[in-house]
Amino acid sequence: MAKPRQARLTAAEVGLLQELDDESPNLWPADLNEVARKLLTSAVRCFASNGFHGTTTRDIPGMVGLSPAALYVYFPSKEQVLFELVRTGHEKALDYVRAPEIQHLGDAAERLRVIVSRYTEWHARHHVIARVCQYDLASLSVEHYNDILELRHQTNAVFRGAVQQGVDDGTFATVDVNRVARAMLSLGIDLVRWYRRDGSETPEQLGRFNADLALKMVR
Amino acid sequence: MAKPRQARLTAAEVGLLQELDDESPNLWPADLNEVARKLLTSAVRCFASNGFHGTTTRDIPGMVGLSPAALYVYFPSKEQVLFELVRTGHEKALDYVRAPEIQHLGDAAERLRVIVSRYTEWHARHHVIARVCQYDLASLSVEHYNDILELRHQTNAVFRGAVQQGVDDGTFATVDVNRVARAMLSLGIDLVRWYRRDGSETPEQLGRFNADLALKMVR
DNA sequence: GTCTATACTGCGATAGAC
DNA sequence: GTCTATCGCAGTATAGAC
Repeated sequence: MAKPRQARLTAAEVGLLQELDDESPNLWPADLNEVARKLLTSAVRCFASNGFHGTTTRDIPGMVGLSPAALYVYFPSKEQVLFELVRTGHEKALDYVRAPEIQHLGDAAERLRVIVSRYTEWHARHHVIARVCQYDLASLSVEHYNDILELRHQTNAVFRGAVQQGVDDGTFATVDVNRVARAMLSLGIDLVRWYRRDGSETPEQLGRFNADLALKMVR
Repeated sequence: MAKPRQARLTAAEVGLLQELDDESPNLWPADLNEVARKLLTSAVRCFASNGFHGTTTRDIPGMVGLSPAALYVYFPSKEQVLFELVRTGHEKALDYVRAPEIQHLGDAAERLRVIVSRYTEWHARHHVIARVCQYDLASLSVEHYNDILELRHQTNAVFRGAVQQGVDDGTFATVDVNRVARAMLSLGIDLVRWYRRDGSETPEQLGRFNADLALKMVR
């Protein structure tokens, strides 16, 4: 006999329910109804704690005091909820590392520093939704998964471009651009596995630390 | 209407079914029955492709031509199958980074290099089981999860010890030992997210690359 | 737009024949 | 030790009242 609903609050993820930052509700598209945005925020908590398959369509509306049927007023399926979440997360992170003020930075080292620190900060500050973005991709439909892949390619291109610029203008050593960019992305992404808000590190501190490491990688 | 059983072969993970290396069947404890070991190998594929909650107790025996009931001859529950997998993966990886021949390396840089490259190689070579070890921890029972945490702490200690040694004897700069060790672990762990055997990189090449990065981090 | 009730399906696990 | 059959329940999604 298995434990009943053991996954509802696992040892690994119990803390994540308290982890959602206050900004997260403001991430969602402005054209969405307020209740729809509350449901998305609830879904982030559920998916981050128990995964897509470990979350039921009762859990998501239940956490905001609504009945199971309420979910289907705003979303056609559980998968569509996941897609909305994952798409928003990827778009916001991408926007944050290719903001206009970064494009104009001529100094390669400074540009790389800003990109790496911003990417790291975003993943720390929004680590609950970022966790869903990294861990639950496999539950998307084929079409939705391909949409997300495209956003990820664009993010990768930002990193590769920043490294390439420094190699080209002689600021950096002649490193393996793809592999080095991949390592920098790994430092940001893997943070969603272990980061907690009650730890001793702020997103800004982590951003500076990872940016320092990134610059050491290209020297 | 949702797609029926969409998760059985997702866009993201479809390739993982072909990815299991030939060595993996030899990872399992020798005291296990041959059929039990086949079931574990099947479970690795299933969990890596669809996650623990996305895998049914019919999938696991089904992939080796057995009936649903056969699973319960060898394991008391699906969760116990996961635990057996995850425990074995963590133990083997830990053994590989604290092999006796590494303990005797007096040169801090050489010792760090071997630890980082071995950790990276292990995760590349066994990236399918390593993926389950990293992504499905939250589906373990509380007791089993704590057992795994202990193994992870020991692995972390190996990395921290190697960095600390070099800081103490002056080989390395006076870096933040915990954070730097964590970054090195991230480079190995995040590899399970993207590594595929048909890529252009061998586990050994990746091991050397990550070891080079690790040494740059402590200069 | 929200609810209660429920249709329908799939799941984890077990019984009992061979 | 393997099978077929099935129990009991949980899961996604919908119907229809209010």
